[in-house]
Amino acid sequence: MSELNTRRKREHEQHIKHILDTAESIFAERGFFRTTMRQIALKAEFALGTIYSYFGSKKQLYGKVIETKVNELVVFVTSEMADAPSVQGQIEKFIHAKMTFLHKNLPFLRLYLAEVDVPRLDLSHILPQKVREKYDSMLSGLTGVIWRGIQEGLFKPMDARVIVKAIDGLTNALALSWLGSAEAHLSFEADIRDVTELFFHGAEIPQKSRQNSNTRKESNDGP
Amino acid sequence: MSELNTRRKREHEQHIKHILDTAESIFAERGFFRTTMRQIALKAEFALGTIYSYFGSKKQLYGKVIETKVNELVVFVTSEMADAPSVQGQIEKFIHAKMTFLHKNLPFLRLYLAEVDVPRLDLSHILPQKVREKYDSMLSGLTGVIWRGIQEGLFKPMDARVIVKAIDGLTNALALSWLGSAEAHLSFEADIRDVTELFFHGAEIPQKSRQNSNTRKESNDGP
Amino acid sequence: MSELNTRRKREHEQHIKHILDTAESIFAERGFFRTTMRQIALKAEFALGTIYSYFGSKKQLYGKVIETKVNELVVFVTSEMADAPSVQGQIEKFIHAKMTFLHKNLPFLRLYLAEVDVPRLDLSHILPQKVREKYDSMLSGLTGVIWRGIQEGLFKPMDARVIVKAIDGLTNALALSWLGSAEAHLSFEADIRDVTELFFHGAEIPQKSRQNSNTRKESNDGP
Amino acid sequence: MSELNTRRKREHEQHIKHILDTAESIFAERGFFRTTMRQIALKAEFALGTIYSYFGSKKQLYGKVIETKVNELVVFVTSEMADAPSVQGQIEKFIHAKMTFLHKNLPFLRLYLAEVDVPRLDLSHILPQKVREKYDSMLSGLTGVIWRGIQEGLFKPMDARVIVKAIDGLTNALALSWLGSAEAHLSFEADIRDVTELFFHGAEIPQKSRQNSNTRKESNDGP
DNA sequence: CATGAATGAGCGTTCATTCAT
DNA sequence: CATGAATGAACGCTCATTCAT
Repeated sequence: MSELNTRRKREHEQHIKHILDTAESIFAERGFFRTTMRQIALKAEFALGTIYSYFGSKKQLYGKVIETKVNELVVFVTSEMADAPSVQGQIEKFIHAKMTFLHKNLPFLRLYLAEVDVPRLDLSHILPQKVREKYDSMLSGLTGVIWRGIQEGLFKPMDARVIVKAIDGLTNALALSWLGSAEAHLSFEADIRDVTELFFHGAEIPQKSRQNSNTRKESNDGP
Repeated sequence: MSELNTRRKREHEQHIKHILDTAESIFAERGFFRTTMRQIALKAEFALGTIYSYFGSKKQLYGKVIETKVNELVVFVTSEMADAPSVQGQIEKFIHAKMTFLHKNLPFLRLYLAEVDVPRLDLSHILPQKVREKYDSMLSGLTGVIWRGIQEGLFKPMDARVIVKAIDGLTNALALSWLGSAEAHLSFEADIRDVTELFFHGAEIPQKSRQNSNTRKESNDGP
Repeated sequence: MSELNTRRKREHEQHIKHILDTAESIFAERGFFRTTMRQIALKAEFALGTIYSYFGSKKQLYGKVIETKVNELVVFVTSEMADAPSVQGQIEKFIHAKMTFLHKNLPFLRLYLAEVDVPRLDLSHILPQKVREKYDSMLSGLTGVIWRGIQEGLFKPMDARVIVKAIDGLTNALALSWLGSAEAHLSFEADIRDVTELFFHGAEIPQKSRQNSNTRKESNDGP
Repeated sequence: MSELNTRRKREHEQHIKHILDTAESIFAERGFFRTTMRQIALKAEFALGTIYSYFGSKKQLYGKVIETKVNELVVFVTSEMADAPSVQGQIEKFIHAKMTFLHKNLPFLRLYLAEVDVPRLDLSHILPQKVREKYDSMLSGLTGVIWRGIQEGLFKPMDARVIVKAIDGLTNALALSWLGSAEAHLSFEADIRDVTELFFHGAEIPQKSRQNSNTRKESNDGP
């Protein structure tokens, strides 16, 4: 009896996982609207009704796909950051963990960019509230770190929110490039280094006899 | 006769412009799939068939909406860059022009982020090839500028493509934040300055007796 | 122009009438649930979408079918009653008009019995509120007539509501029998006479030297 | 062993009874089509498959629900009628027994009205042939009584079938009113009396110096 | 027998597109 | 050209029924 129930339960969970993975790949490939439940059922090798018995509706299935992966992402990034001692170290970890996770989950990356990176578009696919909260709590943690860095005189006294957006924007932009070509994403270790360097020190090579003069209108190069 | 034809032509163009604007606002608000041709026809106060006689299909209309605005964007950004003499100046101009344009076209911003920023997702809406080309040619111009900057020893010897993505990512991320709240986008001048500063010099305050040591694991504070 | 619109309008109304008639016959034959919109579209020789463009949904179409006919019924019965001078005459007219209408609308009779006669069952098919009101207003008129009859000493001092139900019940029961066999409903004129006779004077032949002794336990006042 | 089998059998019958009662209440509340087998299984606290192993299909379960109750009704009404000596007494008993049974089985009343009162509609739910036969045999018995009454000069020489329909129609119409409001069915004893009175003697108060002139066009036989 | 996960035919509904006027 | 009624393919979803355990 107990054994039976155990097996049943295990199978149940395997089926859920299997359907989620299948759905993820199709949603990623075709988007929410062009994906049909029949396509998912077919590829998952379940009957249409079975998908519904597991997830209730297309929207809920979609939500569950995102939720599951976002949870993994948040857990992974948060735990990685926890190890680092210094403010800089934590940010490095954030960048590294987030980009690594996205790189290891390329199908998810598409959904991530459509749903998490550009969330307020809400063009249609309403993320469950708790998914947003989960993700935002991760970003809040990062904001706290940045803010501490500013207090300690490590970072420029900008709005911490802006800085967080900058980190997010940089990492997303590079991750996006991995989707483009077959080989692009092979350079991902280098990309992570570049993003880190750019975030901390910018693109410009510091000139001994110059200030950051050219970021201001009145900046003129000397004779 | 000629006068008549001229008037006809002018009316024709006005109609096209009017439908494009209407379509843009609805597409921006509801996304491609949740927008129906009937909604557009209704709001534009044209018959359904008329929309088709002008644009052929929903996809083509959508493409035309994007194409029109992307052309404006590219023209605007390119012409602004043309004025600047130095490499840094051109990049400043790029950032300023792109963000200004997006800020002045908030409804378009949604479509831009969904279609241009995350283009390879192609979740559904296949941008006309030439739109991509147009936009990419603009980025190529920027890449050229960056490359020159590297040659001149102004920029760090990174892959120019990566740097371009960084600029794009930073600007898009900040523009995105304008969609969030009603007042957020009032800070857009400050946001442009911050993005520029971050891109050129990073978030970290340079320490006199230190190099950019702390971005690397082996970095230890000097004596 | 005006001619075109006139023709269009006429066609539009003809189509509506045609679809309503078709739907009525199928709903009557198969019931609400076993009727599919495809069946209606097929028999009406319209595309599925056309039915929807006219009636919005299956429920609304069903409601419209009932509403249309109930309106006809109410108008017919009410106008017939108006002509009669006496209380008895009005009731005769009611019975005659209602049964005649149902007899002339045999397909509708099925829907009538399922939806109007047994309305509170509401097993599923919610009649539009106004249909009920219309029908109830007709019955209210009848109740008023009955009440007047009681005041004038013509009718026994029963609850007028009960008497109305009795009239309704008698007429419906006989009408129902018309659906059974092919010839049954040929006797409808005789049925109407019988119902009228039964309602006014009952089934029993008055016995000169007896009262209705056996219908009341306490009735024993012999000579 | 025998004891075991006895217990088994008893349990089996209890289960059947329990499922039938549960199904009756849900069918009555929601109708045949809007009731799902899962709802019944859930409320009966049996597995879905168990319901099927007992009843084969939804239609058969539905049929069994009706059949069971109709049998009870027929047995009850028939046995009550048997006691009465006179023709009038038997009819009084029929009316009283039928209405009492329906009043004591309000949930069933809904199904009765939908399936037995309006049976030929067959809108969907095909009653098992034998249920109809059972019910019709009861009505045949009543028809026989009426016929005898006519022979004996007690009843007007109408078609006995019509008179039976009248009794049925009157009783059903009043029973129906009990479903309407919460208190309506408290008057059921009075309703039974009224129905009986109406059936035997009609609604009109006999006028000494008048005949039922207005119910027959030709009736003019003065004194 | 009891179970309930799995099945898939079939439904109501939408909406891009066409074409007669 | 402009119109909008008509079209029908395709979708999301339900639920009676089956069958391996």
